[in-house]
Amino acid sequence: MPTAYNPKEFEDRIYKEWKEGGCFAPRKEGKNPFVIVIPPPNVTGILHMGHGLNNTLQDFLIRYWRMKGRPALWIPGTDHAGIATQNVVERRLKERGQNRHSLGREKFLEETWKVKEEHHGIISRQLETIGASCDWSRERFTMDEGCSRAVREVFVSLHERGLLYRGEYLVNWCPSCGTALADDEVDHGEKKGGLWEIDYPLADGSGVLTVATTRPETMFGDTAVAVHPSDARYKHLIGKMLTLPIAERTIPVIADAYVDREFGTGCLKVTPAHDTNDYEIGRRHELEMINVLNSDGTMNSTAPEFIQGMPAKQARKAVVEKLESLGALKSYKEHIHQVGHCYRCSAVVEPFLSEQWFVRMKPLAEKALEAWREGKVVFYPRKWENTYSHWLENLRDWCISRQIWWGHQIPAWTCAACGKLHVLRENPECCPDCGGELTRDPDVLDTWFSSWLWPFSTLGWPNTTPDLTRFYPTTTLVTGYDIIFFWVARMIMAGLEFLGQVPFRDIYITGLIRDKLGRKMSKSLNNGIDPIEVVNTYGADALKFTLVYLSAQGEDIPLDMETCKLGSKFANKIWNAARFVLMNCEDMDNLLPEANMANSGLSLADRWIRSRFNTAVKKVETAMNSYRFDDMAHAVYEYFWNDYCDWYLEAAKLGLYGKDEAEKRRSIAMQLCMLEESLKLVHPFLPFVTEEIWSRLPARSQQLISTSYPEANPLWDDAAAETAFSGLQALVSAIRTLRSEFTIPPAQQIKVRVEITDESAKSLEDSVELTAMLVRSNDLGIAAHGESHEGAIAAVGRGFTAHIYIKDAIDIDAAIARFRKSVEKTKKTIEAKQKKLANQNFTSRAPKDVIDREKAQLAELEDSAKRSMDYLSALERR
RNA sequence: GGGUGGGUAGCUCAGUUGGUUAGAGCGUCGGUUUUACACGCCGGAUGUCCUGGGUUCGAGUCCCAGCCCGCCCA
Repeated sequence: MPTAYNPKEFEDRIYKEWKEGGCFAPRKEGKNPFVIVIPPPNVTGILHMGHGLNNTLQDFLIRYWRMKGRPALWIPGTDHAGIATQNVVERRLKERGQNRHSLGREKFLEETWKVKEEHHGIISRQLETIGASCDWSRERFTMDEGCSRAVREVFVSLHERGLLYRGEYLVNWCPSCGTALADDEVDHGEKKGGLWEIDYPLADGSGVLTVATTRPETMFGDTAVAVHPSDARYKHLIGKMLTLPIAERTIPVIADAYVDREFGTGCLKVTPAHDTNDYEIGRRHELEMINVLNSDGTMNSTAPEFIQGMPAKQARKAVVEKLESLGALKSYKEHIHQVGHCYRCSAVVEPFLSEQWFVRMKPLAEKALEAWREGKVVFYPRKWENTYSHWLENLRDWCISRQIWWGHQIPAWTCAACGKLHVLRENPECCPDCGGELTRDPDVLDTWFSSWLWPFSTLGWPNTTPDLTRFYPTTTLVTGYDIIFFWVARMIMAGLEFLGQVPFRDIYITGLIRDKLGRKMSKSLNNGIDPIEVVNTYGADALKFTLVYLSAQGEDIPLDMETCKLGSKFANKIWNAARFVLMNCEDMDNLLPEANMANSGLSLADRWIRSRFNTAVKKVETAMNSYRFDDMAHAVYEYFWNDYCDWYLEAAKLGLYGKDEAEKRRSIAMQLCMLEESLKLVHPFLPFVTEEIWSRLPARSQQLISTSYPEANPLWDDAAAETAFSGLQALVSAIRTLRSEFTIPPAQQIKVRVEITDESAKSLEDSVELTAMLVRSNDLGIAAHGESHEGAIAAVGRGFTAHIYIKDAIDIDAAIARFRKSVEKTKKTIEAKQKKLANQNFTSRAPKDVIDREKAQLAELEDSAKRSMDYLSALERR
């Protein structure tokens, strides 16, 4: 076995072996499958740390349950990411001096499919690099044939159920992408802008009304000015007419309680076609809606000639100048306000009046809320349920049409002859009613309209496939909180609506990966770390273990390259522990660890490590029930490093280097047995290194990935061994501390006499040899009663005093000082406990076990304090 | 404005129904190349558990108020 742990030497090879060996497919037999569908990454994207995290957690879950014997299925796949992908292709075309219109729809789509194919390989390979054990034979794409059929079926059937409609509404419009966006695809951010006050003269010449606006250029779409109904300043003007400057059109003064009297002048110009709030006011007052913008964000022909064709921002400047020259501009000041930005391209989003398709959300949302209230879906951590329910209680209809080409084209046709609209499952030749010529709606559907079907479209729906029957509903969803609205809630709606069942029960919401300064990782800050780079530097196991170890529920994870050393160090530790055990096995023939798992002939350390192993298994089991990933990782880390390596393997050296050949063989077999069990325990956390070691174990035919996960074995629980061994640990530590504090060279052998001062420490008598080895003593024994310890320094512990014969070698004054300090500390604790126990309120009200514990602790402390003080005074007398 | 999370060691964070002498990793300091591992081993030091009240025999943990930081939604 190579001396150094080098993940590069085996990770790729092992992944290939697993994949080609069919290890990732769910076993054919068995009930209660464990199923995850991957949150499909953007097919043109690359893997970032967020993917690294959620796929690591999914992989961990899948590997764990697979070993636990459940048929485990993890379905991979990618998302066509409509706007994002189209942007990528259009950027490429631009470099070649082309655009999508010059190419035409068909050619453009051909081009896009090519880009999709190219990129697809990248992200899949990256998932393999980080060791994702998903079933590639079931890989899906949101625009593949099956998913497309699901989309079509859902669209048509929503239409049939009256849950779909088309109409002209104010939507979020991204002028740069040239398409409508859903409400939740708009990011709001603060932006510096201006606040202009403009005089609108009363039509009867009796004065002016000053309005305040952040968008003067939209004034040509004004169809009213609103004031608060009880605003004394303006009450008398309600119902009067105003003349819109420049445009010279008249508009009414209306009263609406939406107006904030404190803001600006208290007069709000109402532009229903360009502001969501104004839109609502317009609807209440049946105002005309005048659109002054083109779809590319420039001023249209409704606007005065001098600004026609200008982008809004430029037009704003021109309008302000014009108003100023007319003397209508009263004031200007800087103003910070909230502006919507496109979540894909960051362009400023315009509220824009256009014809779009919408899904009626209320009925769907009610079902999704009810399912949650009935506990059919559970979020981990629970706090996200507020986000979920709050959104569902307040959501508006979902705008699903997008004015782009890459995506599922809307299956709706209009007849040129009879004008009828047809929404159809199969593409028609001509109008089913009159045989007239049909024109298909050119728009495509929102990408999320295919994503929300993902948990069942990937299983074959709308067909009733064996996979659908066996694996729906899925078990657990692992995703980030940023898409609870976009995706999670909508999947629940779709699952309930079309299959009558929630798509998954458990929803684990991961934290966000941040940099060490707590900032989100982003391209613009260039503070991201690449998961693939982590794999290249430290290995996939290091990445995986580090992420699981740091995944405290509901918390973000600060991460940098350095942090990932944590996992790498652990992998290295496992590697070397295994190397040690396997080196010991080298000269042994026919070592069959199972045969040595009987309960006879075990050493204290053997009994102890088995009990500790059980503890670790139980901790993992318990933590798994509530998705406490960090607890699980901590449990195996502590077990393997602190218990198995630091104590068990060290203790095992006693038998190993002894003269008794049978005992030596027995010890090695036991080490091997515990190594095997430990590898199984650790495998879901560090799959590669454990599999590699496993392959080097004697007489192993099966791969580790296909073995059974350890269960706590009741025969291995051993409270007596745990007590005895922790006594030994205390003794060893006490002696080591003293050695270290008085800088006795490690190589120097010391003489030790252990005085047993309490029955509870009697078991120390049985481990004299082991203790001697662990503290480097060539002369360690149990002190006879009443024996004097001239020339020794004492280490006082629970039930024992260890006398270490190093007095000649040390500074007595330093020893005295050290003892005083520790006695003082003990005394303080004793006082606190005495006070507590003297308090009648405490003794009469606290539960008995608490009082008993306090009493026992006090007795122990008093005992050790007394011994320390006796010893101290002896030391001072010299 | 509404909602929501957090403030514990130098740093990043655990701390599950109130009951230990408050923990881990990293860092730091001292020792150490002992036949698995210097990515190691052994040992040490370090805390106003944000502040102020309250409940309680007992508060890092529960309640109230405040300060600071963050996120989501409008």
